Amino acid sequence: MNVETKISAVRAPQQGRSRASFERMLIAAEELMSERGTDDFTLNDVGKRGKVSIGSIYCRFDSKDDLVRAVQTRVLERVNAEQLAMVERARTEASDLVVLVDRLVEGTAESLRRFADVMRPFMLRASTDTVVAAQGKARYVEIADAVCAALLEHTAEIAQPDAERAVHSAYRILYSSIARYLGFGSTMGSAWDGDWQILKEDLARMIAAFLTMPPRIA
Amino acid sequence: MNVETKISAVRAPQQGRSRASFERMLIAAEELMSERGTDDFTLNDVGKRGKVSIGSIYCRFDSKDDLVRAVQTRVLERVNAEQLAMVERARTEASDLVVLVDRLVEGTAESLRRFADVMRPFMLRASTDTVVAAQGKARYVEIADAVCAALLEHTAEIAQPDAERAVHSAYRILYSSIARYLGFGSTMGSAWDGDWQILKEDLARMIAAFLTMPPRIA
Amino acid sequence: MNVETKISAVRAPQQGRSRASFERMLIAAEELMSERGTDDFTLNDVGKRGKVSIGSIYCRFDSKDDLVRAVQTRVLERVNAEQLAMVERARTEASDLVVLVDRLVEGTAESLRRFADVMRPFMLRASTDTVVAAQGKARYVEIADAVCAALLEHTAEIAQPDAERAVHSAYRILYSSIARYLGFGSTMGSAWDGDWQILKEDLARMIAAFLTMPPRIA
Amino acid sequence: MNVETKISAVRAPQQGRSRASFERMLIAAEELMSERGTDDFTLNDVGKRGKVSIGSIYCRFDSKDDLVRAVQTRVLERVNAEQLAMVERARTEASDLVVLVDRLVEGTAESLRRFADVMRPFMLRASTDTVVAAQGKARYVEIADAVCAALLEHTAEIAQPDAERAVHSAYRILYSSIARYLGFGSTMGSAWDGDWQILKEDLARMIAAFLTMPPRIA
DNA sequence: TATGAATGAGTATTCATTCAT
DNA sequence: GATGAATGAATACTCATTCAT
Repeated sequence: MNVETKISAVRAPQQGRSRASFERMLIAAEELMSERGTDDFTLNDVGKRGKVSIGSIYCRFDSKDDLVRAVQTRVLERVNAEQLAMVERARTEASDLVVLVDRLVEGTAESLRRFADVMRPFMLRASTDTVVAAQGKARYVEIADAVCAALLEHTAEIAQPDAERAVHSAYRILYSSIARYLGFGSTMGSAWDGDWQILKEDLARMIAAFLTMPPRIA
Repeated sequence: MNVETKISAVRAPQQGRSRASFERMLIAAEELMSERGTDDFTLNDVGKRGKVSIGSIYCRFDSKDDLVRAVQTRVLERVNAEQLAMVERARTEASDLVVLVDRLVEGTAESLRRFADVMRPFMLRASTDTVVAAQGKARYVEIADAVCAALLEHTAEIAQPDAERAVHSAYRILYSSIARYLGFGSTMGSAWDGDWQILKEDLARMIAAFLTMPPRIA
Repeated sequence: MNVETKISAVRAPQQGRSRASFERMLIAAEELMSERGTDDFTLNDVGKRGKVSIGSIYCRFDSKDDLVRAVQTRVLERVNAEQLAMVERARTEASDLVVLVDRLVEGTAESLRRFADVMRPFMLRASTDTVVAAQGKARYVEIADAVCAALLEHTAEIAQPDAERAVHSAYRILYSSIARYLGFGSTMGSAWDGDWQILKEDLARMIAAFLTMPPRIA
Repeated sequence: MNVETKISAVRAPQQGRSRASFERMLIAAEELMSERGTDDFTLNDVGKRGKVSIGSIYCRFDSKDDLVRAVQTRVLERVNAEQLAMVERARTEASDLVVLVDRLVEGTAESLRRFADVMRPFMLRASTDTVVAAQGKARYVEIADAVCAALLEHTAEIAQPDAERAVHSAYRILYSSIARYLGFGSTMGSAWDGDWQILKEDLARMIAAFLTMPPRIA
């Protein structure tokens, strides 16, 4: 696995026929990666499934790594659109901090769950591919910022002295726990111990407790 | 990557010379995996670094997979020994729940951090190798149980209605957050956002808050 | 040596350049097998001799076994074409049974002798590779049937009560004796005892005697 | 497969314990070769099955080839003893040439059949191992001579002008046909076309006809 | 631009043989 | 002698990438 830092050089065509085969490449690659991870598929597989020639793929992408990163871009686009919409809905509809926390935990959890299969390969790859890691992080930050902004609209209800830091920690912990459950980092196979429902409930409780309970006087 | 369920059949010699070369294999393999992951090294690399012939390796292990799993076993042995000792120290020395939480968070975080490089490859591999995943989970459960038992010695201080569930959720979230920071599941490369110190502090606060604050009346 | 039953999946190209390199592979493989048998050559050898890359070979054949079987198919094609032509000539030109037997023995013997080097490897391999064995047998039966049909045109001259059975036995014995002399089954190396000319003569005499002499009354 | 001409250098021990383990090596090797042929077994297999160390094997034999040839010697010893006894019985008990032919065909066929599994590996190997081929041939000649001598006791009944040549041709053809049926040269897998009983009958008839029918006047 | 045949470096694994104990 | 651990050359097969058509 090459860990090139070189930014991907995708050449997306605008015209109909080319556009269509370009699309098929990306879809085929995405499917294959969801099924087998970023390593266990070949460009021949992509060609076969997408009804595209190897040559065509190399017309559009400089390398297999490039293709992987392009697929990641598309996937994260979808994920972020959905998550930002979810945050927006929660923000406008939640009356108080605790309810907002509930909705954000639920929304984040279910959204990530829906995308788990397509995101997992990139999450795993991130540990060896810095380009994938960087893009993942940039997109993570977008959502983190949106979530934190929503929570900070209720700063008055936050008991922690540094509200900004507190909400960022909260989101980080929320994301980590969900991601691990879904097997992104996998650790113990995707079917972790414990129960999805319990995880969501306790995450919500924990975050709510953390934000609303004043820290002990040292 | 083979996802065999067959348990590894390691043939460990007891005598001096053999034992020594056996040791060198495992050390070389462990180093290589820490540096490059479980896939990007060859048995020839192991042979070269460990001053052993490939044939010797195949005398001891049925396959490369077998070697990987054997190294995992050794690593987890060390990790668990240290973590269980840490838990025991925290348990006996901490006077109240909050202090105990502090020490467990700190201890867990620092211990995992120390072992991050050797554990990471197995964590990543777990998503495709069920044998590695199973062994990882079994070892995780051991520590989780020890930590939870320590916390449950302070059941009186726990405000959550179901103390057992609460401590398990707490440890799970603690582990997930630390692991993600250390890049086990990585997501965004090991150099995550945020700060190690802050993560530890806020995890401790959050868990303490969760355990000690009574849940809201619905 | 794999004894797969899967039928070989050869992908023969039709166009000029591809066709030529495909041809070179098969020729190189055939030569190597004639010289060293079906086991003692590597695909790298084939590549080197045929000026083809190993990759190219794997483009055309699924495995080394596949290549071996493909070469067998080609060889048997040539052998059968020649033998069937020979039988046809003998059939039309021979006036009576004894003359026909003479010509068939001579024709079969000389034809097999000409092809001995290319056929030998497959004959030997047949004992462990059922696919090779099956193809060999199918091609053997074709010629056996042609020879027997030719002989049965002289049923009136055959003294054996069951003429069909008799001619089949005759051909079987003829084939076995020639094949063994040529070292197909080898036994004692190709340079057997006895003399080629004598073998042919006595085979002809024996078959003629068998077919024309009435069985003793029990 | 090395085709060394060097004569095998077996060092057979005379003492009890050594003798026993020597015996076990040979038995294990013979069994393995009957089951898998002369190539598809390892010296480790021999060691394991015969409860002997690899080193011990190399104490007695210079190489794997050497072991194979030693086993061949033992096997042919048994085969020849049985066949010679069979020929002797047939010789003394048969009253006339035709009856003798019948008994020799039957006896040869059944004897070879009984030994088919142990002989087959050597027959196949003979085509690439000249030492095995030479030994095989020498032992073949012994029996051929005995059979021919028995037949020549009935020279008066033999109509062929050159009785010596005729009986040798007869035996050669007999042996070839039986051997091929039993899959020594295998050709088409051991289960050839046709039927064992028919083969034996027609071989007997053919040889009898050949020996007793005067050749046509040219 | 598109194709897909061709390339060939790279890798896990086997096994006859050696040799220190 | 006996043992069996160690050796390492050898080999089938994969797949990202190139390039002639």
